[in-house]
Amino acid sequence: MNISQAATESLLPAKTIRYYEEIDLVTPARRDNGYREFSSTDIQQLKFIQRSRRLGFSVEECRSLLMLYRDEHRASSDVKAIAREKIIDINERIAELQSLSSRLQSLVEACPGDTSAACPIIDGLAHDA
Amino acid sequence: MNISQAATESLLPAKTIRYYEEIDLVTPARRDNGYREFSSTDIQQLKFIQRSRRLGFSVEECRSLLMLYRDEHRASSDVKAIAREKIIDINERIAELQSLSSRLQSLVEACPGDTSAACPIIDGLAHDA
DNA sequence: GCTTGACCTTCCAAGCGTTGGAAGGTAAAT
DNA sequence: ATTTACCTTCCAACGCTTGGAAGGTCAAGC
Repeated sequence: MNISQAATESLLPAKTIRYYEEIDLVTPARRDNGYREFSSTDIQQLKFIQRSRRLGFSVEECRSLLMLYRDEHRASSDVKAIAREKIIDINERIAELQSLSSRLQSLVEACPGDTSAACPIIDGLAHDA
Repeated sequence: MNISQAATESLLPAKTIRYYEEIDLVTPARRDNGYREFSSTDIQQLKFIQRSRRLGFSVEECRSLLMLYRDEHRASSDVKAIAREKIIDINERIAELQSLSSRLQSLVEACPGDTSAACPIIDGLAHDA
């Protein structure tokens, strides 16, 4: 299977697949003409990566997950540990963003939003929020 | 004032200040010896940028805010519009992350987390989450 | 005056994860 | 034989720093 087909099936852009090969996440075979030849195993793994990325894992985390995916003797506790760390990361990020959102919201509510130059948002940014 | 002092006062790393100069966010004067000379206005603007960044605005958004900051004839409605857009961005991002977090949470809860290879997290990533 | 150390300068490169484009080879159909 | 649709590699940009190297400058102590 050529790269464009692999892209279609894995829901990843061809460019991204080439990049994943460059960083040794996947290693499709090559034909005599230099074209990449994707096996069904390659496709499975690309799909695995695509879904992991979509779930918020970094590419390096995907590499770890992929190694566990390939490892028939893995311990599910190892997978669980990675997922739990990621949940913590994500929840921290959510808390940060919620704080930002509410601070901005306060500023916006205080701003007249008219043609005058007086602006609590600018003031808030200028002198210690 | 030299760059390290400016860094201390603005809470920005010197490296970052040099970068902000490179992209024309700030334009400190130069001394005869080539050293940057930061005026109190420069410092004010650096602080402004630092706070805006910390509130989640991109560098380009900071550029817009800075232009409004400098503009005595600004309309507060322009500032408010930028802030409102940013709130929408942030809230969208929060919603995405919350969805990720809860999906991961479900997978983690289903995972035994023991020494066996059977793992619903891996399975979830392998066959359509 | 000379050394030391703390500062300053520029330039180059990495990090993340793509994405774009250019230049060129190959395959399949007309 | 030509078009067209694919494939290849390589180089560079995006946003935002951050690191380091190589080198100039300044102020203090001896």
